[in-house]
Amino acid sequence: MSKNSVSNSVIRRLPRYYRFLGELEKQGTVRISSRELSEKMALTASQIRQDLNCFGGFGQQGYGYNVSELREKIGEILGVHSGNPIILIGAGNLGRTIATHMSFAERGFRLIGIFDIDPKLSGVEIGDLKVRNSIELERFCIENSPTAAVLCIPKEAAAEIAKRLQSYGIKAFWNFSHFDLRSENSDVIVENVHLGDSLMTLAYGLNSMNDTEK
Amino acid sequence: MSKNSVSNSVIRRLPRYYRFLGELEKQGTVRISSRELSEKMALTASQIRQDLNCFGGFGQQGYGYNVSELREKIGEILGVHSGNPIILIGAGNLGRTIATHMSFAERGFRLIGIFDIDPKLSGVEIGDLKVRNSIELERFCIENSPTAAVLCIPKEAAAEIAKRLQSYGIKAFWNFSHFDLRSENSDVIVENVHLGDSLMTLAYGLNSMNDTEK
DNA sequence: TAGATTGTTAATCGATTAACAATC
DNA sequence: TAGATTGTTAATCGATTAACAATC
Repeated sequence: MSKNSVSNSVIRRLPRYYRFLGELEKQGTVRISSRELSEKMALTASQIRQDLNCFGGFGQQGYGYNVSELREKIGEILGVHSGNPIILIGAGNLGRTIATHMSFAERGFRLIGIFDIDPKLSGVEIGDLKVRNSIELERFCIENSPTAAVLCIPKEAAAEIAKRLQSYGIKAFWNFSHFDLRSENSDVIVENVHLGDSLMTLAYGLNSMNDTEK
Repeated sequence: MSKNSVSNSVIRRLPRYYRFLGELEKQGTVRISSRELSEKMALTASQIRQDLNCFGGFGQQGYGYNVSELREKIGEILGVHSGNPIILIGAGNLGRTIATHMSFAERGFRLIGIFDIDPKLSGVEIGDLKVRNSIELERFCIENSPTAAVLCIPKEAAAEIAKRLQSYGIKAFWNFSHFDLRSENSDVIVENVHLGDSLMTLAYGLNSMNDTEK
């Protein structure tokens, strides 16, 4: 039944729409036209209408879109209320920050476990969870059936743990390790976050700006 | 003189090439053809050749590319050795993690200052830097001329601090705040990192996978 | 030289933008 | 009804892929 056909470019814009609509709603804006929204978001009205029409007609001719209704619909599409159980591997600096900083519950997930291979970290509290030792992973997965995992581990460990987690039923990876995780099977999805790449892109921009100046 | 014409899609792939070439070099691979590299990176050989040729002919017909030479060249293009002075605003959880975790020096930057509005954080050591109070920002910028800033602050503060920093000469922003910073003038560049958006994209993928299954 | 693989041009594909008829 | 703005089709633009002549 599903809209398998919606392009990735469109999907990746949905969270941004969701954010802007949230802001508008908070400010008390009731309705908005694609043109007005396009100005706020620095894109074209055409694109907004095209994007939204991938999922159905959310607007009304002559009126525009109802802000909170549209936000709700996009939230529905993204599945922000679906509460998929997710676990986090690697309770280092980055792992702890992600665990406490990311509002999983507002974004379609429920963080139910944090794991680390270092026994010294076992029992340490992060938010309302206690770090468990990675040895417990298999049993925990059998008992709690998480479907997603955040990887905050060194790149050397990524490939192996991803494979292991797949055998425990994990279907989605949010990968912060410095390694390009690839979804071999189509029943596993990967979102690689490469902060370093983002930073280097910024360096390029800054340097080429300087070059042009001269 | 500069290659202003190189498309953003190409630029965003450069750090990934750089990473893969680094791995290859580490493994002792001396030469690689676009076809071999394309298999490792899961893209087409055509694309690799097209991408690289935006910057000049780095290969040799009948041979391929010299791994470490190519890596060096791409590093040059990205400016990984350019050491642009950068400051970080917001020494909370996320700020501390970014400061310690990002290897700025390998990616074209030199982290020279960390700031927070909370006076209680002043003097706290992060890596080899001490947190300063945001009051000192202007003087610090005059004395040290940073050209870039990392924003690890709440979204409410982002617009204002970005404006202020621009008046102190900051040209590039790496923005982690939950706010879409926009570069009004073309002499300022922005790299918005929206981890929340990335996570929601993953939720969409996971949910639509479940939908299709049934 | 023969084989391999680049650099580069041409063809295809997909995504964005423009236009406009439908309709609230 | 008249004005506004969507939903949707068609046109344009850009990015990716294919093909092949140049050349190491």
